[in-house]
Amino acid sequence: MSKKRTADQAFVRKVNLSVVLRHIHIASPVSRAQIAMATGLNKSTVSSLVDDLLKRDLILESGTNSVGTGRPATLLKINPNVGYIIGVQFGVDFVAVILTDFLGKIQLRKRIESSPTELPDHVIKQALSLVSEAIDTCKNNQQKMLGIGISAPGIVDIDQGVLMYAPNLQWRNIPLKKIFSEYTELKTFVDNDANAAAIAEYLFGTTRLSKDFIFVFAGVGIGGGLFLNGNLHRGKNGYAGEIGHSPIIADYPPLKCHCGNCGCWETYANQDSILYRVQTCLDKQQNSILPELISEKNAPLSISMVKQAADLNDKVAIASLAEAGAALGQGFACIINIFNPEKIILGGPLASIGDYLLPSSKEKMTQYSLNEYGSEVQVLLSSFGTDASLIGGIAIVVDDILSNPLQVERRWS
Amino acid sequence: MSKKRTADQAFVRKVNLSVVLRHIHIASPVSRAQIAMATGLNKSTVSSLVDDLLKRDLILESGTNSVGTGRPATLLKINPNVGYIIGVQFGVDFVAVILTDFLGKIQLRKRIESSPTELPDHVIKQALSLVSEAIDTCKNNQQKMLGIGISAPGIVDIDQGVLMYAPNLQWRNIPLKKIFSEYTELKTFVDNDANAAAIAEYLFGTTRLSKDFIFVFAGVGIGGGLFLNGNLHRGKNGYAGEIGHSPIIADYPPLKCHCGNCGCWETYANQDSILYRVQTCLDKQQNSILPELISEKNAPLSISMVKQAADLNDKVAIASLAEAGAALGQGFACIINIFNPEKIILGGPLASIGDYLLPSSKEKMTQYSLNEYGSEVQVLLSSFGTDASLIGGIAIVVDDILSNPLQVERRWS
DNA sequence: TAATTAGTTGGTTGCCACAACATACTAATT
DNA sequence: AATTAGTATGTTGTGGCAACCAACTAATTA
Repeated sequence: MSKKRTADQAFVRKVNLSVVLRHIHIASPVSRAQIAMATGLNKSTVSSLVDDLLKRDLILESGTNSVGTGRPATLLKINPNVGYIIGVQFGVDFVAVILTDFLGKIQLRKRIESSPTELPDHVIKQALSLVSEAIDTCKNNQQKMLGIGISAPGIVDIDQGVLMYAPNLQWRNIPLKKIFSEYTELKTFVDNDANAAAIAEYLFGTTRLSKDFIFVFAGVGIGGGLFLNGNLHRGKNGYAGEIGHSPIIADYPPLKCHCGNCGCWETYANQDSILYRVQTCLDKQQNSILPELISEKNAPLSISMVKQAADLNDKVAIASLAEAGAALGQGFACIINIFNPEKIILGGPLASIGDYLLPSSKEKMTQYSLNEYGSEVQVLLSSFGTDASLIGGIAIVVDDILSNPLQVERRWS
Repeated sequence: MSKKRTADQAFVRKVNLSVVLRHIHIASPVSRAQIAMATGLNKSTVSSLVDDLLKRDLILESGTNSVGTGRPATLLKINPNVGYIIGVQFGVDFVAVILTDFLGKIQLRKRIESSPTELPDHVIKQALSLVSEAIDTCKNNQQKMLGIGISAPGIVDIDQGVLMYAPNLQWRNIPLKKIFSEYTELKTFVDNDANAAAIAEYLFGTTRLSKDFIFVFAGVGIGGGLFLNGNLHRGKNGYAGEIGHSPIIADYPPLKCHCGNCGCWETYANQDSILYRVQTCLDKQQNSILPELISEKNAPLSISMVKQAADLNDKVAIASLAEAGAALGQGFACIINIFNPEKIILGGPLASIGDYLLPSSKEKMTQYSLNEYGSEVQVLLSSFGTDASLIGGIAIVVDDILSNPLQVERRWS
């Protein structure tokens, strides 16, 4: 899908429609005059573009706003009911579906637990059944459908919409776009889960509209969404962002990573590393509330338990989290040296304990990053926690519409 | 310098002029019909754009080409004499200037040795005197001047054209653009040396027009030019590309890097690491031709000497180079995991011994990179050797003209 | 052999649709 | 009356399209 590099008038219109729509999306409610001021477009041009967007039901006029003297402004908003969007996430041990309006407000959410050994056909069938439910809800609400966005834990050919390879599921060459678009007759997008989450952050999240940030998804492993210069960098084959397997200097001999190499960042900063650190302390009979919690819940040690202990000021938990945070910070420093990003966003399960991780992370980050700007990089927690990739599915569809307002297709499903 | 995000007709014209000019630059000689075919632009549009470029002397009609039946095509070429360009490189211990035509053909080259402790004022004065010579040559050849491109070993604010900080020179806040543009009255560009070299590779070099590659500049340190999606990624403050200080897992305890941290890639793969490896072997009295070479030349051990020995099949030299190559390859693997690039280009002093480094590099690279595409990444040697950054200065100016054919200013200097 | 005709490809011209823009206007408020 | 919001009208300039002219080769014919 080589995009054309040349420009024509249709392109100009598309760009400007997109600029105006995006501006309304972030600055809503906003008047035509304000849009003209903010974008530099001529007032009459803005009027024309706004008319176009109104005609397509993408935006609404909603009341007026009179500040001081002069004619009051007609305010413009995104029309949340231009249509509904379905987000699908294939996780390692679940599949989840949400239905939202155009502003991302959730109308329905469903989830089916699964297992990594389940065959793709079966899981996909489950996903399709959830999608059917979502479409029914959409019909009941008398809404139109805009599209469907799917995130999956692996390498995705986004042009073809094929999940090429999902290492944790051992799935290969699953033509998700074909399957879902034929089943629903909706415009369908597929992307990698970390990338989807990064787009969600960009459109709806903490980093809203930051043009340069690295989304660090930390859970079982550490992956990244590289958001550079306003665009996601996917690399030649879609593999870009495997930041978790760069080594950090920690201890000796360096721990072996499941990837086969040694000293990988994720080995020292993923969720298992935290559990391992805690367990080591407990094995040494260090004083902690955790054994009590474990027996109380009758469940194995988990991140949420560690968090709970830390909230109760448990020293073992706090120290272990600080250690993991330090390891995390070493990796952040590498990222900073390589990308000089504006922000780093921590997402995934570890985001839930970010408050305990980040102080030591920032310290190490400053220590290991080369230049004076290293310490200025904002490290923020993802707004969506574990839902980031699911909302990412929605975000992909929204982003496409914001980029190409002319191509919106709405379907009574 | 926030660029406007909106589009208008002038923008369309600019984009299409640029597309056509770039196509002629890479496909020269080429006919209007071929351009229309390649770009997807209409024949008449191409004619109009070509007329425009002809009027501005950027291109030339040069003869016809008749292949088979039909009217023969009028061939179009870049006009090398649209004007001359000056490239200036501030090195750690020298300053160099070249004068080239628009196609990069060198008309004059000058160099003054210096020292890192020299004050900026003095070195800049030397550079300006070389620039004067270049301008005189330009005048003697009755050519016009197009601009001047400066590369410097540090952080550059490219909008303001200020060298913010050059660690190896201890220079700070040098307003190079202001100084050179006021002295010459020419359009002046300033950029980091590794970035300049990357642009040179993109326009003139091995990677010609590859849209995703990482330029690895290996010498005293290891720096990088990140060429992503057809653009150089500079990061928020212009610091992006410090890939040399990501750690690799080598030995224990990890070597201390001059940056203060330990285990940095460049500590194991820069030119000093090679000399150190060789010296260690020599200290152990291992059989080698190198002591002979050293006494023969009455000079300290150098990379060129090691190369000479390797050429003579010296085992110490070859083994040391292979070891450094392996370390280099570990870093390449990281780059591949993070960026999934199309190519990696090795430039700088180490490129001269690339033939000895790359076999072991590629082996390690394959071993440490995560995915099946890792081994497919092309690792190539820079076309320009130590000149890359100097030619980079030229490339910056050429690239600007190719991007904005309408803004070409030509000066009789 | 020379002239003629058909076919092919390169490039230009004139017209059109439509983009943003500038200007002058109306509308609604203080 | 002043100020601000938004609209209507006309201008400029863009690329696309289709018809056209230009320059050649190939085949045919006298």
